[in-house]
Amino acid sequence: MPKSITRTYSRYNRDAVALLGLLIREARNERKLTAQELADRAGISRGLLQRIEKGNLKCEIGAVFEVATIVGVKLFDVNESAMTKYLHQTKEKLTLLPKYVRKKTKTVRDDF
Amino acid sequence: MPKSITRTYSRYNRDAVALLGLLIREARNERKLTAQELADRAGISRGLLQRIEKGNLKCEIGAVFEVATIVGVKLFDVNESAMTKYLHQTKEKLTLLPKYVRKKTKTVRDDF
DNA sequence: ATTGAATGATCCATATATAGTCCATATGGT
DNA sequence: ACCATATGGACTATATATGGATCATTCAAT
Repeated sequence: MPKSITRTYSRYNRDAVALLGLLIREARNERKLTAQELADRAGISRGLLQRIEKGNLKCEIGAVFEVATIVGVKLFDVNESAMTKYLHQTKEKLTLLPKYVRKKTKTVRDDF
Repeated sequence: MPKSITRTYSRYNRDAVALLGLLIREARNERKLTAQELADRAGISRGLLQRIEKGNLKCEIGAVFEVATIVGVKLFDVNESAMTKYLHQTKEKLTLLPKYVRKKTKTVRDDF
């Protein structure tokens, strides 16, 4: 990040991540886990868990997903095997499609 | 991150993020956007978009969600207003619940 | 009411994610 | 086949997210 960047996020995504954080918080309480306990299980610090539960948009997606999974918050509504299967399907599908996006609007031949 | 950390991620989450990346890639191709164009629209670098499309788990969640939204990949199956509404509902619900998780198993009185 | 634990908030040091650049390769259109 | 360009990987510098510690506050159980 050479040049100091201030990102803008859409309201939808701010809400989405905030909601995800709240759902995690709710699920953690339901399961009677302290912040420290959940953080330990997820292999992250309590501070990071705090930021996740607050809906901080700059947390790494892997950490957020791990925490969510541990407390049972479903991200996509698919189980593990279905997820893997869907992943492979999508991967295969992509190999069949064009790999590059071509923008060069074909040069109009007006050289006559 | 003082102490060098090597995180472990569940297979489910690795697959989930990988899938998300592929879906983004697919949607980008469908919309005939080059990586640079999409990166510009999302306010991120092309390199970061590459990592996102590859399913890198250490990308910030805000950037991933922004890109997904731009190309039309739905994270949750709710529209904007429903999302905001749901967010508020969950927020309210949380205020009614206990705020701390108590672990101290009540000390058994055996002092007789 | 008391009290101990859980949480919120701040600060610092450092590991690292990111932006930006360059170059090599692959690819689709001609 | 040719060619213009999109993509994939490096690499570097720097902004910053994170871990860890500390302190204040708030709550729940007694």
